Amino acid sequence: MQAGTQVALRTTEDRPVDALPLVLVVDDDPDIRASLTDMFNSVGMDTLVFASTAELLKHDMPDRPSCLILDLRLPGSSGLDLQARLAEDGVNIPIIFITGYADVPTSVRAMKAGALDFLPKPFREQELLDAVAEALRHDRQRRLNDSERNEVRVLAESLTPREMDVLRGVARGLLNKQIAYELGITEITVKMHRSSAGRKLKSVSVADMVRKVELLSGKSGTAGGGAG
Amino acid sequence: MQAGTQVALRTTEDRPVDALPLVLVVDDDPDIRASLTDMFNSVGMDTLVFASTAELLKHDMPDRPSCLILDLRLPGSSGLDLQARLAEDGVNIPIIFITGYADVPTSVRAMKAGALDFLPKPFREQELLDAVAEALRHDRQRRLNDSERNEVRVLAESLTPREMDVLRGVARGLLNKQIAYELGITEITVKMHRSSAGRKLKSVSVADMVRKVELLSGKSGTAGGGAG
DNA sequence: GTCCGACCCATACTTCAGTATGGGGTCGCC
DNA sequence: GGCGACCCCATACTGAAGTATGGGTCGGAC
Repeated sequence: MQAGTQVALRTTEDRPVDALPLVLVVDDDPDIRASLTDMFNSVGMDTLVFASTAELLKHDMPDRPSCLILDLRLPGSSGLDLQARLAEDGVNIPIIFITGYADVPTSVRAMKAGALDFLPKPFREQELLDAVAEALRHDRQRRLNDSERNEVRVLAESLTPREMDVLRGVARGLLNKQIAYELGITEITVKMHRSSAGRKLKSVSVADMVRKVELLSGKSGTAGGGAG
Repeated sequence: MQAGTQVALRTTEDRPVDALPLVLVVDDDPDIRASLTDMFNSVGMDTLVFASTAELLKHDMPDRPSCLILDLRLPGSSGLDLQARLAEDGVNIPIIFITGYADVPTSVRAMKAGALDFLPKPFREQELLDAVAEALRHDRQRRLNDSERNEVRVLAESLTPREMDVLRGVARGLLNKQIAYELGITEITVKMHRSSAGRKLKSVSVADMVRKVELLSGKSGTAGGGAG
């Protein structure tokens, strides 16, 4: 809780309390922007509207639970383009498409590219609200996972290369002796690196180290043979 | 490799070699069934066709890389019904919908329910072949993950309840001493269960145990705090 | 009743992990 | 040239893990 000096409702620049959800809207129709803003505000959600994809891209992605409502047809680059662009940039915000010109191949393409929902206009308010609720649920979960991984990543940045070498050995279930042999150093030195790495990662137990190393290295998680 | 006495090409009952992919087709149109069969056979894939969902459900799910091509409109229960039914039963075979009566909400619904693709008829052969190739790629990966988890599950079946208790403690990074306290037994007994469990799971290292226990218990994987 | 498996405990010993203390070297930077 | 980082090694010790050997209770299967 770092509640600062300002009330954080409907502000966009500083970093508000985490729980307040934000809905981003990109639509070229001013009426829709206005009505969606009203609708989401009326249910206690923060909103941020844009008339084009370029406008949204100028903005920083919000650091709180959020989702993106995206019109398919837009001046300049389309909604699908934006979806692709965001994916490239590693932005994982959940996307709900809305469009008046819907056809099956396009909707399928959007869904395959990871969209969470695809609503042809006109739709009932409740449909969109449901979709948004679902999207926010997703985003909250995603942010949880991300923050966990990021915490570890931050801790891991202070590791020296050698400490990382040793950690990988530990995660593979090797004995200090074996790690020492592989690295061409003595067991003592391995212990040194290992305990130092453990301190930096704030892990006391081997179980912890294993999990953290796995989070770092892409979490594939081969539970392969007995390492004996 | 339990290659039986029969050649396993286009047979359906016994369990053929793993690499040969199988395409299941459910469509009420005999012409389509025939042409799809020809098409897939011509590219070296095994095919199995059904005229209705009920027919397919009478069949055992194949134990090899496969995917399901599903007509949306079908006599009796629809393709979406079958999709839901399979999901309920825990059958994860990738599904590609094909249909002549496509509309956006239906396609979106199918995709949200996990379909891999959705092709309105008529489609080009190559489109379907591409989709199938992608689906088989998915299925191979899925089968790999599943088999890994299943191996562990099989090993874990021979564990006694107490051994499982101890293992959970180990995976949480607790000391034998702490596990003993939690279970109300002595450290010696914990060591006994632990080594016995390790033998049954064929894991020599703690790292291995952690991973295997995680595979067993739904793989959420909270790398939480230093465990005291 | 007997056997077996799951559970429990103990003593004794080996190996491994973890820490402390003290020493060495190279490199790059101010 | 000193300072700090990263790297390397040694001896000595504590505590945890792992193994072996021996023993015990209980309940269900044969």
